[in-house]
Amino acid sequence: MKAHRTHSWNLTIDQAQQLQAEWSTFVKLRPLNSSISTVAGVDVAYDTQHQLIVAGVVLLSADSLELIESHVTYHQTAFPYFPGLLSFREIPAILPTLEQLSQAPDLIICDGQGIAHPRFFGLASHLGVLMEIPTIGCAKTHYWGEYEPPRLTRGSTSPILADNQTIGHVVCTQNNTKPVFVSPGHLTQHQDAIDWVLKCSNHYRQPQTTRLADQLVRKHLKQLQNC
DNA sequence: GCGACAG
DNA sequence: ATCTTGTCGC
Repeated sequence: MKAHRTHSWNLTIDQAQQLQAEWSTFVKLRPLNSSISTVAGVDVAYDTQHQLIVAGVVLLSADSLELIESHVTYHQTAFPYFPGLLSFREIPAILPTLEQLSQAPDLIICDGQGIAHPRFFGLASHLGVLMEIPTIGCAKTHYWGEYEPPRLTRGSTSPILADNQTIGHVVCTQNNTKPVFVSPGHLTQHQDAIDWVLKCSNHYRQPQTTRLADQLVRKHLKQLQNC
């Protein structure tokens, strides 16, 4: 599988923000297809010593959430961390792992925001538009918009608002556990995002997709630091 | 000037 | 993100 759209990654802060404003017009929020058989998770880990980013992707069966295949790639760290521009730092490393998958995922859950972003173009939206694959953003902490905390009961949600619009939801995935921040990325809608994050977070706070992707890249990061 | 700021 | 040990609690 290959990317559907492309653009330069050699951009200044201003150019990157400009691109987000332009590309956010490509984002389509709409009901997810009913036939979802695979869900993918992507994540990265940083090796500051060698200026490397370890990127990983895991493909899971949507019904059993069992691992089907996974891939890891290394990439030179090129873009600095800058609030609002996380995707320009991580996606160049993530794309090569996705291209190694033998089949395109029906849905990708990302570790970061979807449209809950100052220019409605968080990492999940950016990746979705590039691949033209449905994506959901599920971040561990708040980034953009205002919200009231949801009840600490699994399944409870509270809308995240910005500019008089709902841009995402705070979702409690486990009783008495800090909630996660969920927003559609591309080709999905709010309820899909909430439903799939809850479905995948069957045992822990975070979706099984991001947990497995996180374990994968951390394992390779350690292996890298022992050499 | 002060606080906030995904990973 | 990453640096880091034990420890309180379900």
